[in-house]
Amino acid sequence: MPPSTTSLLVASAVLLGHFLAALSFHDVLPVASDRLSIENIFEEFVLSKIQFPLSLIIMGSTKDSPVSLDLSISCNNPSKHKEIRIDGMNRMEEGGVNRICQVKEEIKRVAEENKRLAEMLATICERHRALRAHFIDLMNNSSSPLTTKKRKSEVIMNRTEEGNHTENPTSNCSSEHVIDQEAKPRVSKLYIRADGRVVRDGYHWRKYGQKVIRDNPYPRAYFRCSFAPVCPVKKKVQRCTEDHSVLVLTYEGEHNHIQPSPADPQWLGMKSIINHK
DNA sequence: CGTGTTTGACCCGCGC
DNA sequence: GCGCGGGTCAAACACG
Repeated sequence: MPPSTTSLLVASAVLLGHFLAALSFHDVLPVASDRLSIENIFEEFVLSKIQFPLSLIIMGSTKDSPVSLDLSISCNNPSKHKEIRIDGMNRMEEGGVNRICQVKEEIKRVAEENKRLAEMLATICERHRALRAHFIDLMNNSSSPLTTKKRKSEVIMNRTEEGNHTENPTSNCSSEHVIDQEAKPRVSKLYIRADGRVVRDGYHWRKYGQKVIRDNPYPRAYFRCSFAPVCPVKKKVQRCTEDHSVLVLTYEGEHNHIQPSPADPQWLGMKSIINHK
């Protein structure tokens, strides 16, 4: 295989790898709908990443190959302009027909893999969108009995704030609505099979307490989002009494900031929302 | 030395 | 009113 072809394959593989990594880093997958399709996103990504003295031309994709890379290289220096097109007939003098066939097969294989990955991405996007819609729907229809057990001091504080907010008589309804929402932070409960592994959910937590709970040999740990007090989210972690390999995570509230780091890849596959109040 | 964890004490709601 | 149990605080401690 000619060195230039090898480098092309490596370059395309590296670019695809960076693209997938960038998608997972940003957690929220771009949705291939309306204006942007997967190949558009990939094209933009590739064009934004190319900085080395190669021009990598992405030809128009077809329906059969959503992310097809027809690669041609040209040097930036016009005086040494030399175009190497990956086309079997132009390379006959440099290698045998078999090698060219091998290269074409390799390119075909990579293109098929690209196509397969693009389809996977589209599927993931679709499932992400459906899950997100379902999640929002559950959150909107839920109420929280846990939050009825509020500390007196917090209730007093809320009432004090309410008093402060009533300075504007026209804003009474809205302020009460906000307070009512604050008094009922959204609570979600997740069961996760951890098997001793540390599974990151993408947020930074600070432990502020641990308590042995009745009828459970395993202590319950209390965490606050490290962005507190700006972020009000709390998390309780406890092992299941029946199966100690299963962690019961109780999230209270909603993050009001971006996810600081990506969640573990297995996080989405392992977690299952069993209750959302 | 800054940051995160541990852990006993304390607070508060609820049932009796 | 009292005791119990869950939740939180904060000083002490550990660690890089």
